[in-house]
Amino acid sequence: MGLVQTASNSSYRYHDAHLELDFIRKDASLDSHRLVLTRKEYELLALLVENAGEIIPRQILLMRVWGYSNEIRTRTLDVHIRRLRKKLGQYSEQYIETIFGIGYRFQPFRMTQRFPTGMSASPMAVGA
Amino acid sequence: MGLVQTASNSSYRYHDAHLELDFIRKDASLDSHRLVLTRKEYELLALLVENAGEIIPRQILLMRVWGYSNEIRTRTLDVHIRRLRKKLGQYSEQYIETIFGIGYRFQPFRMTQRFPTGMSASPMAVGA
DNA sequence: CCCGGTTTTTACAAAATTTTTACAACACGG
DNA sequence: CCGTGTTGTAAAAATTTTGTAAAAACCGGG
Repeated sequence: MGLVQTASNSSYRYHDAHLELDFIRKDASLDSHRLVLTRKEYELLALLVENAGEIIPRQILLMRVWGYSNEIRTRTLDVHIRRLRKKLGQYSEQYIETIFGIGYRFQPFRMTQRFPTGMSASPMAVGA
Repeated sequence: MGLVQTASNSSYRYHDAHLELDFIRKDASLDSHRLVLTRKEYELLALLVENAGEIIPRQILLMRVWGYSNEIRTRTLDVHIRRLRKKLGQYSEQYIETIFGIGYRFQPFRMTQRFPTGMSASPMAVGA
């Protein structure tokens, strides 16, 4: 339940209606079409997916994927998020949420759109 | 199923539409034309073929074929891959994939080209 | 020894990936 | 609204990894 598990209780793969990850083979597919991800892209996605539903602070992401200790100012995380989103195509908005001022959160796919009009609510939700 | 089996469950030979290996006789042929491979070339190809479909990290290849422990920097693996590819001729691209930042993967021949245009995506896909 | 074939190293070129930069757009408290 | 800080984005720069040719080193038989 803690934030960013230390790799134990996790199953070796994730899947929902569209996305599938195999944490052993270290690959992913979207609508059963293989996603070509670079190493960093995969690691970032995997970390988010392993903690689906939980907000992961930038600090933690930078620490776990890049080994950066705090106090490093970089935009590389944002750039990687962007590239991931691009590869997630039409689902990117649903999958990767930005939590302003904190970090990012992966959200499993949900069939039920809250508002069918497409004009979804702002992708944030949070508090420090 | 594990990566780089310890030589047990494997059958004594491999073959697909074009390539054939006999792990006992230790020879190979391409379109029923004998491939003349040096020892290292054969061992490298055999290791890849025995684990067809699986990514084999450079480290493992260097360990198993050369007996190199980690932390050895050498380009000899690349050179051998190149020579193997040359000998695999027109099929080399299909057979031996480069997994950027990780290693190589042998892929059994497939009749069905995913994209007839040839302009395939970059040959990578991966993780740590 | 010397030779022919094999293997490894060297030295760059090319390709792929990652990071930085620079600025636009957005969020939010006051 | 305004100001400040955060995130989005494209494009350039830097870094890392792989491809390749050619030279050097190695090795076993004659």
